[in-house]
Amino acid sequence: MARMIAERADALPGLAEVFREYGYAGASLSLIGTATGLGRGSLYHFFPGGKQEMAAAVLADVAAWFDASVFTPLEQADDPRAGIDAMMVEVDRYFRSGQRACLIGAWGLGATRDPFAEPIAGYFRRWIAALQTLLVRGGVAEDHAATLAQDVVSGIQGAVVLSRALNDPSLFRATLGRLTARLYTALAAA
Amino acid sequence: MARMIAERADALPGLAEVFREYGYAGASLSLIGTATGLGRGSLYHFFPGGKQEMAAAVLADVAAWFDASVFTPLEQADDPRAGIDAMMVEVDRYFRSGQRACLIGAWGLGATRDPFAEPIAGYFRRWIAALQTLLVRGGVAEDHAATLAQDVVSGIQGAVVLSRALNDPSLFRATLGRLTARLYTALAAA
DNA sequence: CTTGCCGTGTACCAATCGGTAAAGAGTTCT
DNA sequence: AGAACTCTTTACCGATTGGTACACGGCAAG
Repeated sequence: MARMIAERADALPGLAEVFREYGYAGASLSLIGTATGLGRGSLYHFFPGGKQEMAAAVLADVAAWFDASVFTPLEQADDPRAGIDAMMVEVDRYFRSGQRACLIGAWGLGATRDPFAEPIAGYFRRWIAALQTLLVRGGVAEDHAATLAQDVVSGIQGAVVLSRALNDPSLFRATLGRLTARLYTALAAA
Repeated sequence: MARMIAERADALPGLAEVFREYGYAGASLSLIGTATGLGRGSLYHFFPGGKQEMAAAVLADVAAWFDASVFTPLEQADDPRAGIDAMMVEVDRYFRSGQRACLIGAWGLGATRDPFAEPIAGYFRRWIAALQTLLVRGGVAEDHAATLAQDVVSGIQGAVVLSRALNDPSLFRATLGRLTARLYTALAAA
């Protein structure tokens, strides 16, 4: 019998890919099996809670990645401008210049939101808060920083939607550039 | 036998609701039947092409509504500012202050895009073009109008995602207000 | 060597999936 | 009245769905 001694974490990337592409309802166990290279047996061994537990694990994994690779560096950046640049680089890479959908944003739009409302909202709240923290530390007024951070996170989500719909990666990058410029001018004015 | 003498158009609102909420894959024929009040027989009488034809019809219906209620008025507005205000009012109402997802935007994010790539892209291109036309007519330079129009459409989509994820209608309205202000200042500078 | 656990493959389950077929009811013509 | 057309109901189809049961193989500890 072929054994690969897989562990739960190995399944997460493939799992995320399928969920992102086909949505929660569209991600059948056959698709999941193909994408992860795991049979039903292994899948239910790692995720006894079934599809819902797989989805929750993916959501937590994505959130953890953003926390470690984007949010925390953002809060701890020495130079606000460098922090912003680093965030934009990571965002452009993660979303493949807008050709890769935001799993969390997409799930927030439909019925899939209901079972995961709190993790989804938490992800966005955390992102906005991290960006606001950095702006305030750069001298921007609290309330201005709040709306600006909101605009930037919202702007990134919109750019994903529009760039994917129009199949135009350059649109995504250009939007990121404009959002960066807005953050820079706010910092310069402070 | 109970007869309601329905016609194809009567099914579209319910159809759109189900597709918007559950996505293409998640919208089962039972859900569709419940939402439209139509049995399988009637459904396949009006849409011989099955689910795919239903989806195409919904897409066309939404696009037609936007064309008539948003895009065309935008292009034909006497006063650019009044045109912008009217658009924002319609957008806020249509998206229920961000609590209702954008069916077209959501479908563009996943695998559902493939069969409908052209209508989806066309919808966004049309929206951007209409807004750009109005700005140019208001004296804004062609290229500045293009990026601004893109930012506004993208910003609206982002606001839908974020506002729904955070379950906060006021965030949607505030974002619309800020986008309006940006359009106003561009017009004032022209 | 044996015992026991972990991971895996396979067969199987009821339920639901999207879609079809055909007969019947209601309406509108001639 | 009778024909023709539109719409609806119902029963049904094979395929696939998410999920379960269980036996088998590899590995590690005793």
